[in-house]
Amino acid sequence: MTTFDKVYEAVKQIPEGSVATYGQIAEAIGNKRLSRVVGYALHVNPQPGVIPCHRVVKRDGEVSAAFAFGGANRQAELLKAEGVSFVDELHVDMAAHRVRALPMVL
DNA sequence: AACCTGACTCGCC
DNA sequence: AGGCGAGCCAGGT
Repeated sequence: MTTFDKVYEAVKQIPEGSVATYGQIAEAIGNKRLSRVVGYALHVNPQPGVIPCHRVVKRDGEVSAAFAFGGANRQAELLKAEGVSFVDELHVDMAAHRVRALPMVL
């Protein structure tokens, strides 16, 4: 089990209609300083379509500018399609959709 | 094998 | 309050 695998497992735990921050993912795999690695793990996303990387946003709810599927705007649309509300085009309504506690990945 | 970089976050100035 | 440096992991050069 590599660190990347843990990241993927954690991301897959995010329920539909909710979002998690890179920090939460990092925390779920045992080290909140891995937030940077989390981003890189999704960057090399080995299984697009399986890993809901669009449900991962920055700590302030802003979507990633370098989103691999076509840009931040594309990510925002995917989320809206799941029922996630936005405070503006690039910021998710964290107060309403951020996961309270992400299950720890073994 | 070492060094640099990258979808981040937090603490100190 | 805004800017800068540090910490973490993996892959390419």
